[in-house]
Amino acid sequence: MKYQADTIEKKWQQYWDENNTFLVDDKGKQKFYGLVEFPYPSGDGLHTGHLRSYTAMDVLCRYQRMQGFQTLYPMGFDAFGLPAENYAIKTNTPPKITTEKNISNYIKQMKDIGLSFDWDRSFSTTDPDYYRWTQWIFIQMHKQGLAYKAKENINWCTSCKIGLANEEVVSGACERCGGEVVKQEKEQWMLKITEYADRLINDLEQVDFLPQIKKQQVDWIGRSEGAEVQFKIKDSQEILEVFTTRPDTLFGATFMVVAPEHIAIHQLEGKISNLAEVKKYIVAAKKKSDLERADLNKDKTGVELKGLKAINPVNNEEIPIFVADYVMMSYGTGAIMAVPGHDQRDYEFAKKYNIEIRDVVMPVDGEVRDGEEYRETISATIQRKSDGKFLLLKWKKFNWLAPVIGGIEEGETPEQAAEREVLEETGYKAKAIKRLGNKTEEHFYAENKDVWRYRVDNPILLELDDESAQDISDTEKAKHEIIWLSEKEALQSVSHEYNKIGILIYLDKYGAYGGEGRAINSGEFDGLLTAEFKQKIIKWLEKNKLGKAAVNYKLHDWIFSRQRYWGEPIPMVNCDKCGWVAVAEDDLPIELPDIKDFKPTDDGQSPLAKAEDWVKTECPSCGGQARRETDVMPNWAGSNWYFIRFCDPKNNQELIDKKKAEYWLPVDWYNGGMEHTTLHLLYSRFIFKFLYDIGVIPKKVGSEPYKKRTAQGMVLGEGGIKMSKSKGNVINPDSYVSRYGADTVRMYEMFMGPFDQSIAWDDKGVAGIYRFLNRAWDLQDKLDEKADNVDINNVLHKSIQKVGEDIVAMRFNTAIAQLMILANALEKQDKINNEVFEKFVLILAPFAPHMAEELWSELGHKDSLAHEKWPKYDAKLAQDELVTIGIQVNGKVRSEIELPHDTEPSEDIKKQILEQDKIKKYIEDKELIKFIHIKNRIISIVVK
RNA sequence: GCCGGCGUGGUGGAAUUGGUAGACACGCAGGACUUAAAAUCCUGUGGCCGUAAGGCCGUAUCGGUUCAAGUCCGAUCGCCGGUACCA
Repeated sequence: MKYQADTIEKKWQQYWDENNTFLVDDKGKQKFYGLVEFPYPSGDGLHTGHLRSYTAMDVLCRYQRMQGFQTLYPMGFDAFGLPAENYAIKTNTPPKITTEKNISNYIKQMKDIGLSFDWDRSFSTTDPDYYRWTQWIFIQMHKQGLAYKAKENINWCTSCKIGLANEEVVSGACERCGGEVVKQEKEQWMLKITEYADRLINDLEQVDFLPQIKKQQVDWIGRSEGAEVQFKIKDSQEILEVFTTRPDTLFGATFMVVAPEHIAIHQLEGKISNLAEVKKYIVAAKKKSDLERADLNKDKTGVELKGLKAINPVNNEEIPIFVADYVMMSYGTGAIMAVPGHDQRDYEFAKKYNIEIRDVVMPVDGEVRDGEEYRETISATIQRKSDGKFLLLKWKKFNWLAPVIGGIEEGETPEQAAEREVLEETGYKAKAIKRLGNKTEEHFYAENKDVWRYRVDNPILLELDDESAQDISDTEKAKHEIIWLSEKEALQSVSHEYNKIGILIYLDKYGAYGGEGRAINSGEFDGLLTAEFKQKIIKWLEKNKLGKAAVNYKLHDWIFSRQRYWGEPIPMVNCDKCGWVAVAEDDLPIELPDIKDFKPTDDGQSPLAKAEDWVKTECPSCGGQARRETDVMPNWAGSNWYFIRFCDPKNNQELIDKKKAEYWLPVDWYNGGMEHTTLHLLYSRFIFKFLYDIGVIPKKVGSEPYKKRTAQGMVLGEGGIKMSKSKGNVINPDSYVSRYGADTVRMYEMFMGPFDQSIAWDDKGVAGIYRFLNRAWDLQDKLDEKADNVDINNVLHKSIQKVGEDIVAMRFNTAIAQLMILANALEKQDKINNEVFEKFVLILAPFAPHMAEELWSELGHKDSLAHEKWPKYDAKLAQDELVTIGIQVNGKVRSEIELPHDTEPSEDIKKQILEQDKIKKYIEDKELIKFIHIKNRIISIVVK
């Protein structure tokens, strides 16, 4: 019988629906909660990327069910958002209608592909029964002081009259209309995520996320430790406070810089003598978008605030103050102490504006240790004029390449020492020109002298008197040879970074030294190493009330207001008497009113502002006249806690029942796109921790929502190009499902390549999987109760093992390869025993569930196989009895030998191998040096 | 610029984590079936030399460590992703 994908698949999808095959309760002993990101139901329908993620988790969940786990695999819709709203503005179709239509299409598509969701738990974030609790969470945050209103700068499109997200601003213009975008202050609701910053970093230890995902979380939070330091303004009461991670470089602060938005400029206006110039600069800077300002390639610009001086608190020096847009108001205090000697940005700025660059940290390489031999040295940088090459010594015995380095003898200046050493070691007469930077310190093992050395080096620039060398002593000749290398060669091949410093300074490529080291030019602190210095200076600052230890985060509080319609109304009311008051919890949900005009107002308020009847309300506190908040919540609001609600989706008493929370949470495995591993993950972890703190999430569950997080690679269009409508290369999964069936599409998406890598769609590959499934189907023609398939025991048991192991490691491609190997082996059998075939069907089931169900029922079973036990494998049978291992002679494979598995090395085997003709040929007349036999792996013979 | 990841046949990719490189699949070539084509089945398939046995080369490039390197180390080149002056 030919395989009829369409009818068979429809039949089983209907069966699963009617028999509630995948509905779960919280009764089983062991649970597994598998989660994928619920989609925004767009008009385009599901795409191949959704399918890759959903199918992978479906395979996992189907496998877990067969392991006996009570397996929850839920699905819902994140349906608030811009596309439906923009569509509404264009066509006047209420977003509710568009959304409902799209959702039903999504559900149909998901059912068509055979995903084993518990549909009884499904909801949309736009359901009032759901967003009632989203609003409830907001009120709880407000109660705890974690939701507050503040003025914030937003991107304002002057033509659309609408606030834009950073992503919607393209080189200073509105992405949609090309209109001018300016910064505008607006009152916004904010959530205090910064209060959770440290926990959001530290608790990552408890979870199993991919390392790059953890790193993204940590980087986004951007914690840095340092100090806040106060700089007085000369002849003024004003103070400029800065944040620095390098308080140990305070002595090198030779100027200050403030951001263009810094209020100090305003406050000190009267004292600025070039105010017109300064204001002009500020206006120009404000016009630039953040992206432009962040463009690293551009030159640093700035203007000095003439007439103002700041006082460096450590040495009371007067230093100039600049305004420059390389300092951001949004980080730290919006003002910096500039240390051009040890910060690359400050260095570039100082070079451009001729400000003093003062080194206060001597580079230290290696670690101080006991018993080191101290020596002060010179290192010589010499460039030949004729071809621009650098003079270097290649040490014969030690495989070093370094400039001429030598000790300074008594009574000698470093310059004299340099001239002498160059002459002695190379025969060239050279004149010392200048020192290249300050001294450097190195701690290293001097191989040539067999001692640990503590060296303080003076890089010195010399010039050759003429380019011909005199003869040098034989002892010097024996030690090293002189070579001349181009700049590139030299920087590439000189051993140790610190030996390159002289050349780099000479070429002006060294810049600012930002590393660790020893304090110099730092008054009483001279000689301290960086770490120690930081400790001491912070205490000194605290004692003198000039500063204190401080921690800064890149992470900001979360702006939670959007001037839109299609989002959760923020449940707050503004009363003239009482100010902002939260809506009574019993009044939730505050439903989004039906409106007719979805455009924002002229002054940039949410379209809701026009719904006067809805806006006017009573103050929950005093009962007086009040007005509702007309801004709505951002898209993130509904998606950051949805996985909690899946555990108890219909509860109208509380957000979640404690017992259900304890049973299902945390999520065991969360898979999704890499694009959501930063913000969505961070926000939902934050909300979960908050709910944990207020007792909604039981203590037993812990404060991390997801035990494990993985991410799939993108599905690219054919030829490896990103799919996009404009390129017309979007793959529509529906057409493949109708052509080949869901099982083929599912399996192809799992087979196409490693799950975490981006991979291009290939039509031919789809056809290949289709062929495989048809061959698997045809195997049932060979069924015979009496068949004896002992000769495939090995591959059968190996397959049961490997497929299971590969599924839980998300190595779906190799799991499928193994299924193919097994199918190929079965095909070669004359007859196939029913029990053997059952095992094949069971391990095929997670990937191709429809076909597997049909084969299963053909085998005489009445029930679905969804809850059948995963077959057991016999570890002994899964092991090959005989192992063929290669025999190498001097690293080349010359022969092989078949040995029983786990054969230990023995004299017998050795003898046997040395007698092999193929081997004899290579070892005759030679001395046997080594004979290596690694059990089950290799035999390696070395002869001379 | 910085931070990650990757580079293997004509193609997608395997490789027990240092142990016979190229599993599995696609494509291609030859053959069978067919009046023919499609579908299906069988055989072959990294390159070079050779009728063959066999040999040499081969995992981006160069170098190193090792009995043994796709795998480890160093440098270079290339691609992909993330990030953006974070003080």
